[in-house]
Amino acid sequence: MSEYNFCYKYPHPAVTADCVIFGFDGFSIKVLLIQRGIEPFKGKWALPGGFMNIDETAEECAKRELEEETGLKNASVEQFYTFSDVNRDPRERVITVAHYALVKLAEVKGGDDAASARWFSMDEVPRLAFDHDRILRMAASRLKERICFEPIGFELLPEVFTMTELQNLYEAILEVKFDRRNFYSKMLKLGILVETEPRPEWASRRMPTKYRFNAAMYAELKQKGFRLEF
Amino acid sequence: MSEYNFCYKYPHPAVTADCVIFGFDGFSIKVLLIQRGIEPFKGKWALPGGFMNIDETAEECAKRELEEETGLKNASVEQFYTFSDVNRDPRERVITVAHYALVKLAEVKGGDDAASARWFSMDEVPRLAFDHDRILRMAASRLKERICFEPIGFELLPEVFTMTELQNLYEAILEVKFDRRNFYSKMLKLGILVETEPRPEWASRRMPTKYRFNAAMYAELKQKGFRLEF
DNA sequence: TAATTTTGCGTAAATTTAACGCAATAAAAT
DNA sequence: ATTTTATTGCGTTAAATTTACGCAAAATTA
Repeated sequence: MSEYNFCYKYPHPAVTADCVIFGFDGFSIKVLLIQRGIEPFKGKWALPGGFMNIDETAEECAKRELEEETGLKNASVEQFYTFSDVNRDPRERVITVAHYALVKLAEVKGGDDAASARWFSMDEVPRLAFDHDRILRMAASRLKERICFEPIGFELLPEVFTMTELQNLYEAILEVKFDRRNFYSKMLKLGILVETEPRPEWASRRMPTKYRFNAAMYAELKQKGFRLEF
Repeated sequence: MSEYNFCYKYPHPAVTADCVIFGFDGFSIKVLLIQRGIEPFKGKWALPGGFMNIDETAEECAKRELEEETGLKNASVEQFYTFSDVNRDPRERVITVAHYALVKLAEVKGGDDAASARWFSMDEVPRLAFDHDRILRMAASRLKERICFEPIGFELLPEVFTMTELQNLYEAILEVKFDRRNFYSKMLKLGILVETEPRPEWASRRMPTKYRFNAAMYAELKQKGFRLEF
């Protein structure tokens, strides 16, 4: 008896979910890739992801595969585009629902179909398997759009951070430079930042103020959106 | 011999493409629906759409189904979300790549699996088949977001139109009211409008200036985006 | 015939943005 | 040890933009 036991009247494509996971090390944007442990493209770097089970949503699939292949748990992934070109995959017709997430950098390890997993700076990413180069490019461009209309950073930065670190994050994503003093006042005016402790009188200029996010205000701005013109 | 001839090692979901087609009649936003001619949900209204062929992309499928079911050709559809809830469809596991498009109102007619097709005002839309209510809601919300960052109207308005018609369009989509005089100057400043003919000296106030879009400028703004703050 | 509506064209005040100055001092260079 | 450079906080000012209206001409409606 054949092992091909799932039969349909009409041909069905396979469906996968892939993940573009962004992180930030204080200076530049990183992306999490896995090295494929099986054919096709064995040995090549690729986005984490894999075939959808018949009883899970695309988002559930993305989270499951991400954890299986990299060890990263509870990322809050969001789908951004479905790639359905006919010859994306040499094995069979496969369409993929691509997701992205912003996470704090964490230790990752290969697992399941992934021989290994690690963070890459955006400018050191090698040629990827399948059409994953294209998927990554689109994710980066969506990230740029998003940063202008809702606050990010909460997901990417440590609990406590300086204004300079926040500015570095924005500059890394948007690939531009801002005037430090204007950035400073614009961010404070948004009201999503709170000083971690009152700055002492004697504090030196080289002990920068530390901030954390005001979660309530952050969520509200995320909800209703804003405009960062820069 | 069974008619179930397409067999796989693992279960595969079916994939469909659905279309949310928006139009504008000068006063309010319309959406194009079809009445289902076959089970399930026979007789219910639904979004145009259907199963993807194995050799076409989701976008091609959306366009094909749209033409088959409503007669509308060459709509420039764009995908906006993939719905993958497990029990969306009573027949089998179906995930759908939802698309939307802005078109000039045109005569439509039912065809193929659609008993009939017609335009509905957004506030007279009945309960739809499947999870199409949810899909429609998300499309409307995406349309609202989009209108603030890139010009629309070219797709929705007739060749030649008045400033008041353009304002009605924006007000209908965003569900707000603008000051006529500020809207007027803001739009002119964008540079995407050209007067169809020099306004004669003797023109009365009740013969409003007619505009058309400056295609080149329109495309450029579409490309690089802008911010309509309002 | 009088009141109302629509359209084009302004204008002034309030707000926001953009560009940059300056002092204190830590860190690095000489 | 001394000088130079870099970082941080806290401004200021001019330009640009947004917002809230005013007003008149003419068509429409009452």
